Amino acid sequence: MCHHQGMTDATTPRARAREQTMRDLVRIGRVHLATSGAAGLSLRAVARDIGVVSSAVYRYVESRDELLTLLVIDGYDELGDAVDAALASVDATDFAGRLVAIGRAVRSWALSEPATYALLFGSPVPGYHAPSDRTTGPGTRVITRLVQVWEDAWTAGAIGLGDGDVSPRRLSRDLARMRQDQGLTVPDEVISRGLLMWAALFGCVSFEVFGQYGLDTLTQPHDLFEHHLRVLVETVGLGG
Amino acid sequence: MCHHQGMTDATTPRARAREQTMRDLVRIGRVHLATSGAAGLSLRAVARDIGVVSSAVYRYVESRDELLTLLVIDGYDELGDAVDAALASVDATDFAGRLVAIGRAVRSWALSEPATYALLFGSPVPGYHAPSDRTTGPGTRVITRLVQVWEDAWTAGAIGLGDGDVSPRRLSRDLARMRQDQGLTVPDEVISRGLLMWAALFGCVSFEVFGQYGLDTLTQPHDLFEHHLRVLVETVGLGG
DNA sequence: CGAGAAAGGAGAGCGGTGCTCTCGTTTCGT
DNA sequence: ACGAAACGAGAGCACCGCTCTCCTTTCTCG
Repeated sequence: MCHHQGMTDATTPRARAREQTMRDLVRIGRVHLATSGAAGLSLRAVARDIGVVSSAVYRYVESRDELLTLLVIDGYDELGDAVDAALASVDATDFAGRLVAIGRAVRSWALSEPATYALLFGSPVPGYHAPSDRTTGPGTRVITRLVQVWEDAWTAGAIGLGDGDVSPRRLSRDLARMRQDQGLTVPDEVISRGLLMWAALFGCVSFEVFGQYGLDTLTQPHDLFEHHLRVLVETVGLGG
Repeated sequence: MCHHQGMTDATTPRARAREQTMRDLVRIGRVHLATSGAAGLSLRAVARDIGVVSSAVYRYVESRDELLTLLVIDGYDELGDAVDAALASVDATDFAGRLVAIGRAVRSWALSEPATYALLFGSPVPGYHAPSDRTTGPGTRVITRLVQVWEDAWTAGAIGLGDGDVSPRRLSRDLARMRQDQGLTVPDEVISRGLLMWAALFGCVSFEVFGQYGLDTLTQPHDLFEHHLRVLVETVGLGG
């Protein structure tokens, strides 16, 4: 349920109680998030559920926004864990298979936790700004995995795309900086198409989770997603 | 600003005042939507801005949710108008150009109206269900235009994709039903890849509007979007 | 034209929210 | 053992959506 909470061993009973309360906060917070959404997440209601008066939770959490931050971090970590778990059972040289595994993991986690997915990838909560020093780490786990597959596939010579630059030069400069920051060797076209696959993957998942497809028109969204995954894997130059 | 309000000619002063108040509601509502987001949209604050006490707005709008519905319809129509305006200046036989025009129109409208875009394509507002009889019409204008391009391009023989069915058969059945409902002749692969392009387009736009790309990593998001558009046009079999 | 009906606005009020402050009580560190 | 820190409870503030009542304005129709 809760992930990477940074369990410090409980020296004193009070410290142990505090950690338990923090865990309860995130746990009940997720329940309310699923019920009422990020906007309707009520600190008072969460307090009631953990059997404490509303003002008491401010001993643990600075504000409602910080509770949101805890839920964001917890969600990113759970998604990252799901992706890593799916990757564990795929042959490292099966690059297309690794991409497909990532895509399936993202989709199935999103469908099982739509409220948390909406918190992470839906409309930004108005007035709330996630503290990047705490969220970018867990928030970049998925794209990190995707990038690693492209890099591995490229160095293995498995990507059927040219190694030329991309136009215009402005874009090529942006991509070059990303390549340098991440220590990559993949060419422009792979980075660019990789970013497209990334955005498209979450576009497909968002459409499904947020109900943008007409609900009646699609009886088997899973099949459509699998087809889309195959096409997306092709677009990064990995024949599915 | 406001679109397709169903202007009935004002017979009586009272009726005219009512229409003016309705327009003000949507207008001020959009301002507050941009400021506070869909969740923070306060009926009381809107009432204050139009110079009326909070209970008075219930003479015009059944609930806060109905005000949201008005904003949803207004937003869909504005987006649809933007797309149609962009299409007006494109040669009808330039199928790739029509797709690119639609994509650019969606992106630039979304960037200019991020709050309304978030209302339409972001996380669903918890507890709010758009009345489909009023929103599906304006809500399907973009996909309708996209579908029309694919159909036109297919009948003109401009799409370089096979006309075979898609696997598995469950998916093929879903696609066949869509083809029949919409009166289309395009084959499975075109419908499927078309839906992918649709979802991917909004995935790219959402990533940009919602700030999922690292803000510092991309200095020229426009260039990346143009590249993505070219690739997406290719994936539906229309050489860019 | 004038009376009854309909519509609109103002205000009080209900229960809910996030958040702050104060006041005892409990627990910890020394 | 004692001062300090942590904690829970409660009252209170300003805001929210929404309802109800009361009164004025406007329309409709005989």
